[in-house]
Amino acid sequence: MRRGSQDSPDERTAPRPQGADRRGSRRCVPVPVTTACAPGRAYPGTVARSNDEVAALFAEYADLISITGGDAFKARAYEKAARAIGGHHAEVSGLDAKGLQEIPGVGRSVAEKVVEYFRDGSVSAVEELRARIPAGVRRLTAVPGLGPKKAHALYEELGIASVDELADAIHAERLRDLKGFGPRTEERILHGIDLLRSAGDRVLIDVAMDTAETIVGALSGVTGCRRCAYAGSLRRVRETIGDLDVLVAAEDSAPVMRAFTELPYVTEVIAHGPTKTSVRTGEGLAVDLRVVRPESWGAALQYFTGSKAHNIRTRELAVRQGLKLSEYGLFDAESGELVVSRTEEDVYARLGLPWIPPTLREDRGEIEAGLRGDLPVLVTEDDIRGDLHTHTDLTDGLAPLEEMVAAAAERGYAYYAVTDHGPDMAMQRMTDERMLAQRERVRALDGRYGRGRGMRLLHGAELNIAPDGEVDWPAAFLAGFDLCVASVHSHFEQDREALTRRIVRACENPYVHVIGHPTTRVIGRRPAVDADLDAVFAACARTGTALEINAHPDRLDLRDEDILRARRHGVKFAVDSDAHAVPHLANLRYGIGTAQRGWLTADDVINTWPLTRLRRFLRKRPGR
DNA sequence: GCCGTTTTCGGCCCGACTGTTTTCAGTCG
Repeated sequence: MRRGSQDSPDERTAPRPQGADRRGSRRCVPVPVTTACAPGRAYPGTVARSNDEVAALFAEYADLISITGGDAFKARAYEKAARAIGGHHAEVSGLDAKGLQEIPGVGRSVAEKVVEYFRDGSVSAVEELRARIPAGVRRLTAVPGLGPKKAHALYEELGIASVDELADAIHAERLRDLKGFGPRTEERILHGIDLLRSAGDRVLIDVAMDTAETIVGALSGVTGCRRCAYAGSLRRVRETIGDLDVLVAAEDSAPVMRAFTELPYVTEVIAHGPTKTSVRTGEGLAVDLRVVRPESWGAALQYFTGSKAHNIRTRELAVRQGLKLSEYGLFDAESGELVVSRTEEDVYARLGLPWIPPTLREDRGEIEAGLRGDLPVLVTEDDIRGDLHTHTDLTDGLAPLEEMVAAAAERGYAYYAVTDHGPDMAMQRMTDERMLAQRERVRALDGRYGRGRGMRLLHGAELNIAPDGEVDWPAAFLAGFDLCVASVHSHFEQDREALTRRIVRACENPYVHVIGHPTTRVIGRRPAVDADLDAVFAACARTGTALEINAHPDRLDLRDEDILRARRHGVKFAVDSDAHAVPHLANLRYGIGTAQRGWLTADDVINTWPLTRLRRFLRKRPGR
């Protein structure tokens, strides 16, 4: 059995707790959290759960300990505590020190710091390290190839405290005399800086969604607010979000605008007028609020949802019919008289179109399909009957089997697969015995949860696809699983031919049913592997192997464009959470949005199928 | 700093790769 360089559970397997990147935040370009917070109020500038605030704080503390050369095990303990708190199902703000210490990985010292944080708004130990290390130094560790030691050396020796200063120093050849830095390192760092900068100022979708839902919730309660919704790229469920567009229908905009600028997490008001106000949150996310009259709601929502390309097409359609479409309504071009504007359905209908789901509005054929009357009936979260890729604390998950299963049952699933890592992920210490013992527990729990206690449990594994395409166990052992997901976790730099052969070979394994996170990209941090995806898609179609749409906001892998291509090969898909903790199960919504952007119907997605049909699919046999 | 005992301190997911420090530290997955 091969052993290769492995994907870190810190980073990969436990896709970090929402809001708690170990690099500091959930921006594509990580920025450290440096603000403190007054007692009894939300962490300024953020709208995260209290767990996420605390997780981000401890992740930062762990980084600062590493950078200052502190005890590595202490740093690891805080990283672990950050993950544990981020993935904990209950809000930590409501727990006392005793309750906190019941969370695995949280001891007396961490519990005291959590209490201190909610009492004083800051933690003195963290503040002391912040005072010693500028925020920019921590940000240096976000550059691939730069860890805490090198970042600290750069700061101590050359006073470098930001990514820009680092780039300048390299160009000025100031790193040349530094011990441990050679020309290859310089090259590597410059490349890493490019990667960081190319991600731009966009945030991951879950960060944007948390903020948007909080703002919509707050503004909906303001007197005179008739309707409130988010629009823009978030409504279209794009994988990253540049800024938020929030729309309100009201007769009088003043109270809503005032409430908006006074929201606790708004740190800067960029523009303030009667129809449009722009602000920035403490996370650096720009939010535009537009207030329109209630009768313009539909036209405004259509206009601000976009995309730009989709809007151009709809306006062209209007022009050809002697109409003019704007955010205020659909008007007669000659008389200027309003034709329709109240709902999106009205607007689309007058243009000769059915209502087009926002996830399709990218000018990728949706206008033509609408005109023909054959828009797809998109898969929705309600169609999902089960999750087929999840972890427990047997490997790198945070919650025990029983908790994950109970949480899945709460979601109303008809079936649920437990897929912990196989032994090739060496650090997981998986053995045949441990896996078989888990199977016994899964069998014992089967049918004891869910509606009418009818939720069925599938025992599976997430296998590692080795560089040669082999997986963790021989056929005889694999045959005992109900379902196997197989994923690439290492050797990302193989050439195109080798990578393609590797994944195709995994597809040809009769016991591999789903290819997990097929491109292994991590948004803003790691590019997709260089495989011939069309060859992979063809192999999936030929062998009856499903492609995963991994719903974790860091991954969203496959991407929408790839899904569109794969679909043409006749591939089936599995939309999975890859949950490593109870809260991660809810990430499925982002996978569904991505599937919709790939034009998928429920029939394309195997985990919408009844269990009997799913089981038929899983009876993939050699030579098929 | 946490945890689990070996009940009072020792071990803590592991291995590969890279560049440069010629013997290994740092970083990553």
